[in-house]
Amino acid sequence: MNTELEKLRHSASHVMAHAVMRLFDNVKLGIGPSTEDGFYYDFELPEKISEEDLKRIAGEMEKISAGNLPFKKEVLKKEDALKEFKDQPYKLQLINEIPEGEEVSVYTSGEFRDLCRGPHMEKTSDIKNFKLTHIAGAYWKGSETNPMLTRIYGTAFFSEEELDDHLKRIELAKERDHRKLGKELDLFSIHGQEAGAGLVYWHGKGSAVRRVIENFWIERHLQNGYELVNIPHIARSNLWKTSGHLDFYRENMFPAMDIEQGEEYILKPMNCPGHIIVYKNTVHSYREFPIRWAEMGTVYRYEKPGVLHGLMRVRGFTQDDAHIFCRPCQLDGEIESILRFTVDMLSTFGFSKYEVFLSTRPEKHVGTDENWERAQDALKKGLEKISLDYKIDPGEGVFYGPKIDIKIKDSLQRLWQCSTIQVDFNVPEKFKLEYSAPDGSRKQPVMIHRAVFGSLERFFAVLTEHYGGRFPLWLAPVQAEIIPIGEKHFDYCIRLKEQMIKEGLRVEVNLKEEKLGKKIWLSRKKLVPYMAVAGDREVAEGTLSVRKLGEGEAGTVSKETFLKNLLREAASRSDSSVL
RNA sequence: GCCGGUGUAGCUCAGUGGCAGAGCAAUCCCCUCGUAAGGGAUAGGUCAGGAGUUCAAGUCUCCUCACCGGCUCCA
Repeated sequence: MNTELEKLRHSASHVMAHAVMRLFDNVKLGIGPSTEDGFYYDFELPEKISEEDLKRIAGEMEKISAGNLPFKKEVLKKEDALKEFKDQPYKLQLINEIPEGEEVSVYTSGEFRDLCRGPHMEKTSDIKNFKLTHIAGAYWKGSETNPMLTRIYGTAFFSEEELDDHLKRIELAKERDHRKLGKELDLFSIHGQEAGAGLVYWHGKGSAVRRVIENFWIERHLQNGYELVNIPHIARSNLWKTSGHLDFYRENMFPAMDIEQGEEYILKPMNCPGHIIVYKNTVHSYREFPIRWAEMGTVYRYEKPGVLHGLMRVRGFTQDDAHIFCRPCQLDGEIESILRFTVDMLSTFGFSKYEVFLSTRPEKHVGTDENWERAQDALKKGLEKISLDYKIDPGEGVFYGPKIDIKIKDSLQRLWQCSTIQVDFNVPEKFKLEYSAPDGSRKQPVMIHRAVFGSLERFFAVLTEHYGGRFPLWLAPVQAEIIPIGEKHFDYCIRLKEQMIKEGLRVEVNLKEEKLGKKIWLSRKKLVPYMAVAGDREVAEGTLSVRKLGEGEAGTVSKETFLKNLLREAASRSDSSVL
C-alpha cells in the first residue's frame, strides 16, 4: 500500500542517498523509508557531519533532480544481489532476510543503485519540492546493541505550497512549544544544573492552571463514586519486593535510601502498593465493591538523561491515579464506565479525537498466562462495548498487566499518550488480597489501575501546546488584567480587582507608569483573555472598556456586568472562544 | 545510555586567540499619557563547572554537568 506521496518521499530518500554517495566516499547504506512527515535515510559515514552539511547535500540533490534520471527497476537473483552489494554490510543483511520466493529488486537512477522494494516515481526530476530538516543518530534496526548510523531527515511534497505549509506548521509547533511558553508565561521552570534534571518547579501561574485542573478532577471523581486517598512518598523496600517492582521495574527506580541500620526505603515509582496497603488494612466484602480510590500521586522514576524533555518526560511527576478493586464479574462494567468517564473528562479540555491502543503481555512480566488472557479479554470487551476502534500494541503492556492507552490528538493533529487503563490479576495475588464472596468464601479481587491525564505535568504541557498558551477562560492563569490609564485611576482598578478576586477570579492590575498602548501590548504578550481599561470616563460611570484577546475592543460595560460575564464564562468551562 | 549540536546579563542573542557587548526586562529620572512598544540614565557577568595548550582563552583541546534534535525506553 503506497500512496503517491509516500512514493515521492521514498524516491526523495533515494535522491538524497545518491547525493550523499557522490559527496562522501565509503558510505554504507542503511534504509531510507518515507515517514508520516517526510523521509529519512540512514548512513554509516566515514566522517562526522553536522546540519551545516545539509546545504551541500541538498545542493547535490538539486543537480540529481535536474539530471532528470529515470528510476529503473530490475529483479535480481539473490546470489547476484549478494555479490553486487558485497561492500554494503547492511544491505547484505537485508537481502539475507528476504524470504525465499520473494523477489529481490534493485532500483537504478543514474549511477546510483539501491536495493529497494519500490515503488518509485518515474524520474528524479519529479522530486523538486523537498527540504532536508535535521540530522540524528539512529541505531541500525532500532536496537541499542547495534551500531549507530547517521540519519538524515527531510520532507518532500508535490507542490511548493504544500511544502511551505508544512514548514510553516513546524514553525507554529515551535511557537507553541510548552518549554518556550512556560518561560514566556512564567508557568514553570526546570533547573537541571542547579537542582536536578527532570524535576519541575511550578510557578504561581502554572500552579494556578494546575489547581483548576485538579479541582475539576476532584469534583468529577467525587461525582462518579470515587473516594480520595493519600499515601506517603517512600516505603520500605520489602513493599516493592512483594509488588514485583524491585524485580521488574528496578532500572526505573531511584536507588534505595539506607535510613537506619539496613532499613532501606524507596521513593515510590508507582502508587499502587500504597493503595494496596490501605486495602489490606481491613477485611472487605463484595458488598462494598467496586471500591474506587483515587489520588493525585506524585511518583519518581529514574529516566536516562537523554530522554528527558520539558514537562513531557520528567523524573518526578504526579499521576492522576486510581485503583479500582472489584469482583471479576464487575470488570467489564467498570472498564466501560472508566472509558466513558475518561472520554467525558478529556472532552472538557477540547480533546475529542483519540487513538486507542491495546497493549499486550511484555517479555518481563509477573503472573500466569491465564491471568493475562483474562485481563486482555476484559479490556477488549470494554472497548467493543462502547465501540471504540483500537489497535493492538503487542508486548507493550506493563509488567503486571495489559493496558488500554488513549492517545489524544491536539489542535496540530499530534498524538499524545495520556490516559491508561490497566487490568491486573497479578499484583492482588502477590499481596494476597481478599474479599468475602456471597457464599462466604474468601476470593481474590481484580484490580484496575487507571489514569485519565496520565501525568499532570505531561497533560499540562499538552494542554499548553494544544491551546498555544491561549488557555480558555476557566483555565487561564490570569483571566483578566485591569489597566488604569493614569495614576488617578489606580484606586478604582485595585478595588475592582479585590472584588473580582473575592469572587474567585484570577485578576491582575497593571500599576506601571506606562502608556496605555504599551500596557495593552504587554497584556497581549501574556495572552490574558480579557483586558479591562479604566480612565476618567469609566471611573465616573462605574464602567470598563473591555478588550478580548485576539478580538480587540469589545465595548464598554458596567464593572458588575464584566464580573458576572467572566464568572459565567469560566463556570461554563467552555473553550469555544479559543479554538 | 547512544549519535550530533549547544551552553555568554533575568530573557532573546552578537562576539573565531588580544579591554565582555546589544535589544528587551529591572531600578531611577523626565513625560501624565485613551486601545499593538514615549525618552534618558544606572545597575546587572566566575562567558555552565573543572583541567590543559598559549605571552594571552568566551574563542583551541580533554573531562564532567545541563540543555536542544533524534535513537532506544516511556506517564
